[in-house]
Amino acid sequence: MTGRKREKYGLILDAAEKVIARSGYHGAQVSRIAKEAGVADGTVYLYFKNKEDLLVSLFRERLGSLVQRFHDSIRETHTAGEALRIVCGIHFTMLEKHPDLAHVTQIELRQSSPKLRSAIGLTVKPYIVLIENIVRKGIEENTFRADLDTKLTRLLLFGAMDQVVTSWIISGRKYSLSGQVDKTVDFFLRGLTVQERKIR
Amino acid sequence: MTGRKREKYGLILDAAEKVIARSGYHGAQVSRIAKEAGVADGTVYLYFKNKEDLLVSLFRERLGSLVQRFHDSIRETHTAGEALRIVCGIHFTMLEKHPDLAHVTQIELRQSSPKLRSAIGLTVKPYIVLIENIVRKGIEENTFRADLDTKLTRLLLFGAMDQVVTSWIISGRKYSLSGQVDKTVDFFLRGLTVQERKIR
Amino acid sequence: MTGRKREKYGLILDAAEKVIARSGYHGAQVSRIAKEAGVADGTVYLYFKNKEDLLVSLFRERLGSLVQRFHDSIRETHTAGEALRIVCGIHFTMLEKHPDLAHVTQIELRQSSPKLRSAIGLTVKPYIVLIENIVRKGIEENTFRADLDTKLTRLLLFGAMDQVVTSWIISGRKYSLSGQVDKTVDFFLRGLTVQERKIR
Amino acid sequence: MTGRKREKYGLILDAAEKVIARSGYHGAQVSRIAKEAGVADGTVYLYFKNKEDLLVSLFRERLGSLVQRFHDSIRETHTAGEALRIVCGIHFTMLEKHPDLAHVTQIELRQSSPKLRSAIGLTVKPYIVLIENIVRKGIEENTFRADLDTKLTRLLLFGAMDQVVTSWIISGRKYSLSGQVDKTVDFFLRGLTVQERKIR
DNA sequence: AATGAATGAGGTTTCATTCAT
DNA sequence: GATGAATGAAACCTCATTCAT
Repeated sequence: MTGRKREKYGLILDAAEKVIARSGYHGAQVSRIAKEAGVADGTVYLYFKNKEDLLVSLFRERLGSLVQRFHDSIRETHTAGEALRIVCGIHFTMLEKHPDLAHVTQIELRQSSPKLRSAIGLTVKPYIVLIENIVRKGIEENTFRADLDTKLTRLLLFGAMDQVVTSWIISGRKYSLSGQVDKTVDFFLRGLTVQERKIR
Repeated sequence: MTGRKREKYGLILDAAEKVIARSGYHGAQVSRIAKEAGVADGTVYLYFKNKEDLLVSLFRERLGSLVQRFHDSIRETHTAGEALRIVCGIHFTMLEKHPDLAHVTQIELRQSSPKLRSAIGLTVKPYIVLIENIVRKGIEENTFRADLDTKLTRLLLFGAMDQVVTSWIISGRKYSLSGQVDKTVDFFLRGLTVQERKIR
Repeated sequence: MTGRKREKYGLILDAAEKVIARSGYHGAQVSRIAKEAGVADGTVYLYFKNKEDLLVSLFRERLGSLVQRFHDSIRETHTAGEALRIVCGIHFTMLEKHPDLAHVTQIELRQSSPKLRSAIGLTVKPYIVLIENIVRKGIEENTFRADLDTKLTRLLLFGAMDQVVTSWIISGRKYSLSGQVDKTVDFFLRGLTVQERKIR
Repeated sequence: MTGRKREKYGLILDAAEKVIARSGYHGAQVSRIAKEAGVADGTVYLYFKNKEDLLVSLFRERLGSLVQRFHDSIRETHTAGEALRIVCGIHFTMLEKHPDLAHVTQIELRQSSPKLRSAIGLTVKPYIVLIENIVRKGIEENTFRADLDTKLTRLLLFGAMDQVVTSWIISGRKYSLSGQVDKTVDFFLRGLTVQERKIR
């Protein structure tokens, strides 16, 4: 029974993602999602409290598992720099592999209601905290500058990566997103200016 | 007559900004904007083709002038690093001075329709190109790394700054935004890692 | 302008009464009322806050004016008994003359939501108070029994008349309602039992 | 089996009364009644044709037994006046003892569909006929006026009592309902005006 | 007999836009 | 140019009822 329930729950979420990717946030009517999922309109409301709940759930399911993968992957790593490379790698690679998801999260869901946006913010927060922790670890390791403002830095890192993904989507995905990882992390670590490590 | 026209045109744009700041994007009905401007609903359509055109115009007027200020300010400067500091300074300071505008651009207008979003993108584009030019200039000056991808870098810089402003708004503007300029530019120039200039 | 406004306001109310009388409370969709009134659905919401407001207004307009007529008519009369006869006469005659209104008020609106029912109660209240005042006057005049409970009595009188009208509607209006006035008032004044006035 | 059947039948009726009393007529969804009764939604439809049938049955069960009590109680009495006092006494006392039932019958069920209302009417009819019989008996006994219209009078009596109960419910049951019996019957028998029995 | 997941029709309300004055 | 009354399409959600198990 629960299997069946989960089955339909997933069907509806899949349908929602597909419909939003195809028709945009404003074209994502419940009736269209239901039809795509092959269920009646009312069935949607057996699994979700309302439309907003459906969209929040979609975001949580998809992004939540992504955030989880970050946590799992970091554990084994050693230096903060490597951790950052892994995070950015997962971030770009995952969204490159799932362009529908990427479109939905970067473009469509940003047009949503304040309530949904705030729910999205809560889902993304752990990811941002994860980034902050890496920065903090780098400072402790003495590989990152001690004068970094960790709270500010996490925003700079997240904002930069987020914008790269968004632009990639807007451009029509004409180039490789995962191909930007190294240059991006390089920027994070070394900045813009010509600098060389001190020769002891 | 044209003077008068312009007069009402401006009144309506002012009213739109005020209403959006007060009631959010979704609360910005044409009738409310008209009332705030002291004109009839139909009058709005004498100056703007439709609601979208009104919002695009609002964005162009406001953000366009901001972008112009960037151009004007940079001309005189010398090094790319200084230019970046000036750009980030204007970016943060202007939005700190006009919190209504900041709220509208960072939060409300992001909830808008695809068409409007794309129009916004076009308005912001020159700003992003400006950033790219600074990067390119830095490379030419030999102060920025020659291996920088200028197109990618402009996104990283813009995305980072944009996220800082958005978070500042969401936080309720509890801290100084302009106080983040130095740390932000520092991050752009030097990156995260402990590095020292080569001693020649 | 106001004339026009009032015009449409009245058109919608008339349409509502007609539709409710024809299709019942549950068949009274806004769209049907609008069509009957010859206006667009949205126009209804220019004159009424929502459907409930429309129905409350209908009740107030119709019953309110009826109640007003009671007040106007009573002023001139002398004895409480006569006043009672006038009230009952108006009550029955008016509803007999306007069978649609009678059907709507006695049958359809009683199936309405708690909120509407309570609004209806408030409209009818002055009528019930009017009846109480007549009873009180009768006591003061020494023509009504001094041991009457005025609050209870007003309910007994109103309830009795109300039930007569309702039954007349349910029966399909097969007999004269105004023909019941004398017998009804007689019952109010003399009760059921055989009694004779004291011979002084 | 029949025993069991009856068992669940009763459970569902009890649940319906409880739910209606608690949540009102419009809050009485089939699923809620089923849950309160501890059965599945579909089970309700094994015992009742549809929701309307359930509600009609509820009314018949509850009000029908009340009406039966009237019949049983009257048989032994002698004068019509006494019979009237007994009827009114049972009417008020029973509903005072069962406020949930009173609320359901006076308020909630009146908001119901035309079909249900008509079914309710049929259930109440024998009660009204009972009243008529008392009136007729009074006339035969020569204690009630011979010129009474029995059909009209039964409405006046029932309507008056019904309104008293309804007002008592609406007032929040702040006073004793059974305390109104004597004054009510007094009104029925003697009317409003000061009259004295003929002294022979 | 009992279950309960699934169905799907149906109605109120908003608001950008128009056009007669 | 200016008005603002009128338009009408469009979508979420509820809940009585069914039927496969």
